[in-house]
Amino acid sequence: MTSRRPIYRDEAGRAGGGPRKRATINDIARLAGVSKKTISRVINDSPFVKVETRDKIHAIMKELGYRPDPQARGLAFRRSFLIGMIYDNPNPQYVVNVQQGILEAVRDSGFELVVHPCNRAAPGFLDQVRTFVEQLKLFGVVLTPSVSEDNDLVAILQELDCPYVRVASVSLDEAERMIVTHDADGAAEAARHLSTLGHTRVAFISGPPSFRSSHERRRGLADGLAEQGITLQDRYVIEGAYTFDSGVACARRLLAMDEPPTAIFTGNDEMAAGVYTAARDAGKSIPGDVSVVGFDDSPMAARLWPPLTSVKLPIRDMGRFAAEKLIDLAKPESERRNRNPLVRPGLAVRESTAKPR
Amino acid sequence: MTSRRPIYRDEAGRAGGGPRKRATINDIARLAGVSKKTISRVINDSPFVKVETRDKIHAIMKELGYRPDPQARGLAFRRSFLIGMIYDNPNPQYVVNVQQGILEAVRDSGFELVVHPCNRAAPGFLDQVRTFVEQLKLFGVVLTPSVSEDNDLVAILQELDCPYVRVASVSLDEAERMIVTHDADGAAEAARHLSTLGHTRVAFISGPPSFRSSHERRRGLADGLAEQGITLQDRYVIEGAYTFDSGVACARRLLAMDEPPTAIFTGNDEMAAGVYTAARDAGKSIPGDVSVVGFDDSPMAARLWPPLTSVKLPIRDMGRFAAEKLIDLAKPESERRNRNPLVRPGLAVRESTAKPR
DNA sequence: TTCAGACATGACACCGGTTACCAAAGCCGG
DNA sequence: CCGGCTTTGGTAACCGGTGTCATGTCTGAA
Repeated sequence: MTSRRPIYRDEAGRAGGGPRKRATINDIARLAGVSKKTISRVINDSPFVKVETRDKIHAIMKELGYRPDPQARGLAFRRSFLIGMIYDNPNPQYVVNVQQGILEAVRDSGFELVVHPCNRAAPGFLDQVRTFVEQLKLFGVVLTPSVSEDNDLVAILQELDCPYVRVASVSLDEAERMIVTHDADGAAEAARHLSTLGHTRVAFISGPPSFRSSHERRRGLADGLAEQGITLQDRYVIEGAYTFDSGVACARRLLAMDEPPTAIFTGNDEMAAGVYTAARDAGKSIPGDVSVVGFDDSPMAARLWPPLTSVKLPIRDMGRFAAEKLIDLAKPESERRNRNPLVRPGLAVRESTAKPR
Repeated sequence: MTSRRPIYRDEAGRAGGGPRKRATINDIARLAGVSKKTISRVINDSPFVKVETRDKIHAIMKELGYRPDPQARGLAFRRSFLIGMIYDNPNPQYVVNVQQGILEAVRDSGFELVVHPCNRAAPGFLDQVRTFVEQLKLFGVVLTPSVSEDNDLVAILQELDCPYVRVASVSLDEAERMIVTHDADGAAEAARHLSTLGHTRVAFISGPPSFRSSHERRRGLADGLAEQGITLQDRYVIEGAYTFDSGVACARRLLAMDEPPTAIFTGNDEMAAGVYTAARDAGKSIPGDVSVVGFDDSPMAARLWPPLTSVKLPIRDMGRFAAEKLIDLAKPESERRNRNPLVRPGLAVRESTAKPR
């Protein structure tokens, strides 16, 4: 529980003992014949430094391979140069992709990424996150579903004065602080694809209701079908849990109906894989007897047989956008780029969908 | 390229501005009526503090919710409390699992995890890693394949005096600094499984030779077969690239042979999925015409049809062991636990393997 | 010519811990 | 009762940067 660690040495003798010494701000100051403060100004791009002075200092810094110590800087700033990623998403593909996106944005910016998985259901969850953010004096955090949907968590971040960007399926905050994935649009596209093929009896296996995305994906599907005059019938909507097993169970129920759906749209690919298994067990062929559409376009989608049609979210881009926004939030209001990048879901059409027969 | 960032404020006005002030070591010292130094001793578990003093200080610290600032501590220690994970593994499942393992070990220890993916083939790769480690003054790093096999990188870590633990398929360093995954043992188990079923014409689709694991897995397969008097024939060994497409291509060649193998062992599950596709295209059934064994036991393995028999590595445990070793390395030699945990691969037997016909 | 104001730079304290070094207190045997 | 060793606590300097505020210089306008 505590952060103490027995690395004790005291009057014993040095442990660790750094490697060869690196240049410090004092060395640079001495060599340049100016004060530390001026070096500090150069480091921070202050406009109040004569061009010649700045150039000279830059030259010296370059020659010595000087880089300011983030720890010392952070101590004085009361802020570290670390960006946190807080997540509780069980999908590793998702997690890694967001991480990659963040790291892309962060590259060569002097920031680094600290990852913090957590369990929203665990007791003390909020305290843990608070400690994490507070101890590290994080520069900012990126939140992904479903923690990004937790308003208590957001309240803590605000209280701690820690900038954050939320990645979520729908806007939950000022646009400044959101990367919206527009899950509903993706689901609507799936709906259009299915209705174009001629499906009218379309089913939906949702994720757990605690995920906002479950509702968004359902809404998108319903809206997309409604555009074509088709109604998403309640009897065809079943609640899954974003797991393979729940996909199997839900699909079994759907396929056993008197008037089974001709197409099943699932909240994610895992559950779609479950549908495959249930269909096989029931002796139904895909897409002959039933078309299937997943969500995520995970690598697995293309490995299944038949390859799975799936809604694709540009997750990596979202991670990048989120980190870019975060870095932007640190700038004075006037200098912000404040662009709101367009995140559009797409549909990877493969062989799990066909005309109903 | 530089780590400067234009967060300039200087004579302008505070940016950021920390939230409500937290207690510092000075506050604790004042309240306890002792000097900073004594508090510092308590923080670092120095034996030279009277028990009552220590207890009293602990009580005060607890009441105020005091936690020493890692940044300040790190500045004085010339070491941060951050552990780095350096990797270039393309398999997200693997990456996330190792991360989870590390985080498990690190929980409540006061350390945090900074992730650093990289590209071993990129120019300046070594310099980037050096900068990363040096700037963050990392407490230590965990290396996973294939960067863990890079001796130049290890040399840099030694030069920087940065503790490291290597996760690899075979021992490459002092045991102190290795978590060995024994890939060969896993492959041997697959070999035993296949030979027990009666296969004698067994093929191997390897990963790229730049991965040590490619060789280990092949060696294990050959050894395991040899135990049963079976020879792994060179004509049945093909070099893939750990990708789905390479799996398809290699399997095509194998299946088109005059005397095709009755079983195919692949270096990972991705390539096994490729074998499924090639088999389907060639009109061959699994496991009827050809048995398939993968490596990794990724979630996909159980979703394929038929479910894939695959070698399973306890990746998460390995991550945990690695981090535990790392933290152990920081202790004075005498106090090290120095256990060498047993990492044993297993075989998840599913329906992609059967007797040859 | 003088002076306000913009620009450029420096002195110094401080961020929150650590170490080096010293001093005082407690305990022992002689 | 004293000297010397072991504990325990204090002081000052330092880690490598920052903020605050003062100061010096240069301009252009009055």
